[in-house]
Amino acid sequence: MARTSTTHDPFNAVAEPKRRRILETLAGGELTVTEIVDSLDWPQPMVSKHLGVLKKVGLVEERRAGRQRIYRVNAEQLKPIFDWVTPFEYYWRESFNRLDDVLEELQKKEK
Amino acid sequence: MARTSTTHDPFNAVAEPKRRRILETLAGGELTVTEIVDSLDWPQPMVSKHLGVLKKVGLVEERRAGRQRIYRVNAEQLKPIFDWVTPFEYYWRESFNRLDDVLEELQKKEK
DNA sequence: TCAATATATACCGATATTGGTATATAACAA
DNA sequence: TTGTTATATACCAATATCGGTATATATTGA
Repeated sequence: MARTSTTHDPFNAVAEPKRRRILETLAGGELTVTEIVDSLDWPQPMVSKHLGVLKKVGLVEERRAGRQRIYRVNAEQLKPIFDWVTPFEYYWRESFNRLDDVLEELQKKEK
Repeated sequence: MARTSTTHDPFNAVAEPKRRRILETLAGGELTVTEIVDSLDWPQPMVSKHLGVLKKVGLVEERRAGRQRIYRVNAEQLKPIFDWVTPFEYYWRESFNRLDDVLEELQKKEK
């Protein structure tokens, strides 16, 4: 009858492209809200709201300095995603290997 | 003014826990809709609808056999997620290393 | 105190999403 | 043809989400 929560776990937080963009921006190091706003050229409330989601999920942390809030990425919260997706890597690595095999076969035949 | 699409890319498809569950179930190999339904004990329309999303995104592929539809995972579509999240691995590996250093220091001092 | 800067928050409208129930569709069997 | 199985789809209600605009809050400076 209802929608199951959301935006409250890393998978959902990161499903939104703009939030991924923010995390990428913060990957370089700590940034002020205004610096993010300037860097991405988005409306300030938009940035603040997405930062709010990221913070709730723990993907970013906030430090205060005067009237500024300095945000930094807390990548450990991405580990669940990494851990979930990594086992599947086997599958595409597999098919790459098969492709390599095919290419090898082709090259052999060309000789 | 509006919500930006969604559910139409791998990140969003996988943001829904039930869809992750389905992918995990399919990781073992091809399965019939009914087999998934029995395995997860969810209502059949729910399974079909989530499979629909996964299929639209290309995370699963469908094969027909009589009145059955046999689904299999197409993990290559997870590669974008893997590729996006992997660079961040550095961060938590880093902090693990630091933790290791700390532990090493402590052990040295204990001697 | 008053103005300015930095950031968050409240509110709104449009839309998307999910689960549930009922039903359609297709394939098979008798 | 008729019934049964396998699966998808249509429809609905409840709610979450996103962007935009306006405004609140806090800090600093004059």
